[in-house]
Amino acid sequence: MGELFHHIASTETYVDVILPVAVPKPYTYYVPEDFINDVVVGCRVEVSFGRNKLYSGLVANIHNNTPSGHTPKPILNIIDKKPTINQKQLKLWGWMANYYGCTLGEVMNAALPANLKLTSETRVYLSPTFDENFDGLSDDEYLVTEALSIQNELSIDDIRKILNKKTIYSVIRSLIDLQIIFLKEELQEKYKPKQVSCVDWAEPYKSEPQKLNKAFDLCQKSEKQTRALMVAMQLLKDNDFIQRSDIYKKADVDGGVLKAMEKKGIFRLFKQTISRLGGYSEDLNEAFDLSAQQVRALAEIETSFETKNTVLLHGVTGSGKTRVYIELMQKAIAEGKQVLYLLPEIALTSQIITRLQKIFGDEIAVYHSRLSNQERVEIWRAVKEGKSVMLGARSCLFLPFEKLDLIIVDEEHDTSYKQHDPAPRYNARDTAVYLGHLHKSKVLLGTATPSIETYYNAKQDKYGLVEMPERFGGLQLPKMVIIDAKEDAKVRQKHTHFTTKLIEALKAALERGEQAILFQNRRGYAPSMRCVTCGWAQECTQCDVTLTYHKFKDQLQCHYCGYSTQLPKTCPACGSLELNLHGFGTEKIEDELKIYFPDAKVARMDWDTVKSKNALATIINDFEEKRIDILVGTQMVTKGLDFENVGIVGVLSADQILQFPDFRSGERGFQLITQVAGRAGRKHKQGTVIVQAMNVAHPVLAEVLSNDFPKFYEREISERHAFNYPPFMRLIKLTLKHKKPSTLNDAARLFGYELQKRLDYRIKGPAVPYVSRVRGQYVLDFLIKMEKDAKWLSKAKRDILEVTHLMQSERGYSNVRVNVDVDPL
DNA sequence: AGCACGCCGACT
DNA sequence: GTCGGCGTGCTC
Repeated sequence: MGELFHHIASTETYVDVILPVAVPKPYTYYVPEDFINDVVVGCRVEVSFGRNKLYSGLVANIHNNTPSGHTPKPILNIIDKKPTINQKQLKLWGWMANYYGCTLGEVMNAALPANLKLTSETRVYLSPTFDENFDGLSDDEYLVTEALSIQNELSIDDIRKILNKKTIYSVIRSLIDLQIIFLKEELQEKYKPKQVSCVDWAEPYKSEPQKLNKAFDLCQKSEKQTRALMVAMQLLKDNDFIQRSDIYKKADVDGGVLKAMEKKGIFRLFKQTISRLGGYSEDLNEAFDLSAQQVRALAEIETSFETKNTVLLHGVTGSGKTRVYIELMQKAIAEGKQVLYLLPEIALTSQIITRLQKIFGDEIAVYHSRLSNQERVEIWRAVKEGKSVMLGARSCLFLPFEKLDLIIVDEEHDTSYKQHDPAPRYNARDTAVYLGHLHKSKVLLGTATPSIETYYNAKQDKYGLVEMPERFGGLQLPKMVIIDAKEDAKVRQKHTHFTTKLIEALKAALERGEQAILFQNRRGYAPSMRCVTCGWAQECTQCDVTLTYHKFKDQLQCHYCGYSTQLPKTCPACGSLELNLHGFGTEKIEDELKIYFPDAKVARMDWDTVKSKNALATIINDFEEKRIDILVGTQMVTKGLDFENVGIVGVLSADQILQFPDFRSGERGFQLITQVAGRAGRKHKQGTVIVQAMNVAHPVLAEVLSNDFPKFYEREISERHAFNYPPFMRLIKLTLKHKKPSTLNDAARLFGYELQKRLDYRIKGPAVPYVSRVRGQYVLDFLIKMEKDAKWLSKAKRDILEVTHLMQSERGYSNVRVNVDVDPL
């Protein structure tokens, strides 16, 4: 083991350690003799940083270059025997930090599950499963365990005092592995596999069903048992086992009946572990043959993969792209390889998981933001051990894949693949392409509405392109109608957000027993409440926006920071009693619907109704089982929902999307309207889509109407070309923040001046953004528009760093924060 | 991100 | 006089 290092043991060995703090680069520590044989790149080490803080850092590099200018501290301990992070992950981190202009520490914070990041703040608890068995523990382990059985909670510092030692992380690690203790983060939600009670035939009925009439004889005297038997026969025909609750429901019997039948040797009752996210379900129609289109697409994708690493699968909504993914996934798994399937976060709660779990069963694991810390670590380990399929949102990119063969990025165009807020501000779709390159695996980007960037890459032959222009099963795309809301407003007497046509269509659909989805891209009741007399509107105390009225809570709320306040009775500016609501959000639509359709069951799906844990799943389920007639929602209703009985989809205001002052508003509008339209009329019937707009002449509307993506693309790409936007140029958005507007302005002027000296006309700004103050901080934006080659990118980032330091070293400006966002959306 | 140091105004 | 506010700089 150690022989390898003997020849360099005479010189000092150093490690560069990534720390989970916002420092610009890894820090160098020396490796004491004792650890030299055990330290490996990717393992976590315990180090002291600053006055008296201890952190678990990650070894990025091992070398013997003595740092100049300071004496390195020693690493205090090695936490892992085996590296936590493999070489490819480290490479990915490096690429992300470099490309997206952030620190390795920031990437590490995003990448590692909380439970793999120990800091001295962590509190330690005794596991409830610990059975007071102290056998086989080391002295240190014994002391900690004993202390915990008296106190129940210890800080890392307490433990340090108890053991009278400085380095204790290895003791903690081993106690966690022994499942004697757990850390504070694990307290919030302890992972327990979910179990359901199940029923199956006992022998001999299991293998010899013809003997079942004997079972009927045994139950002859009991009506309930006979009923249970009949239901079981029906259900067990198609399933290996069934849930007890299904029998309770369908046969109207209780547990006692089944117990009695178990005694008679008819049933076998047992517990089955199932995934929390569904998994167990009755029918399975993946057995259907592939359509001709799917067969062709599959063949084209595979051919394309021979020469291209990345392929775009452009298939209309309902064309059956998922089925194509599944075929590819199965092939990869059959070869013993791993597959990563990325989805936008919100689509993860929906039906796709259930569908994939039905097919892949235990081979699939799901990783998303609502998992507990312990579950995350569980999945992390599973991936390391070669779990075949990982399904999840963008953070899945960070899992420790060993033999990744295929990456699927579903809904490739979705903007939630881009992380905005804390660095790293990465785009998971683009990062996936790089991850694919690292693993020499294939990347499939799938969508009904490709992003301009991706389609351009395909057109340029950088990516392969496979088209699926028809819906599965010969179903027609929904019929789309655009209604001139301005014209309609002239003829109708009442003020409402519904045109006569939309109301009529909804009415007809409800009468036919169909369901409807209404899309309004704004939540709350009304975006602002304004005084009729003087025009005053309540603004947020922290942000530069007017507050949105939420009727349900009878409050005004800020959508940027969450600040809320009661609405005033009179105008504070002029005392007028007349306060009017302006604009409309999902809440108001829901309210108005209740007036038009008092008997219809209306539900709302937006951030406000979905934030609690199971709310989204409940709404989806209720809609699926027709307990909801009309579903009103924001963007959320456009993502990955498959319902079979939707007769009408309504877009209440196309203008709000298309009129947005951003060069991507056309693209966004095309995607949003096409996607929401795709929710209409699946299964057997053609659905109808009604789009209301004031400006019916907008070209995107015509292109959506005729489902003419190529036309839309050609028009859009020539505009992008004319105005020097992506994909022809690369954008970097810089955001400067400070709590004093004057300081911010002065600092920004200096910043802009210095940056322009270096990058010339490529700098636009400083500009006051749409929301110029957020959470008490004033904001100014710069936009860098530059040539696409890597040379310029690295020069720009060097310049940004330099100018940032220059500005921050100026007196008074050191608190001005600079956020870098490469490829902003 | 913490944490200490140091420079200012507001107090027992 | 000192207490404590916060702006500034450093951490291998």
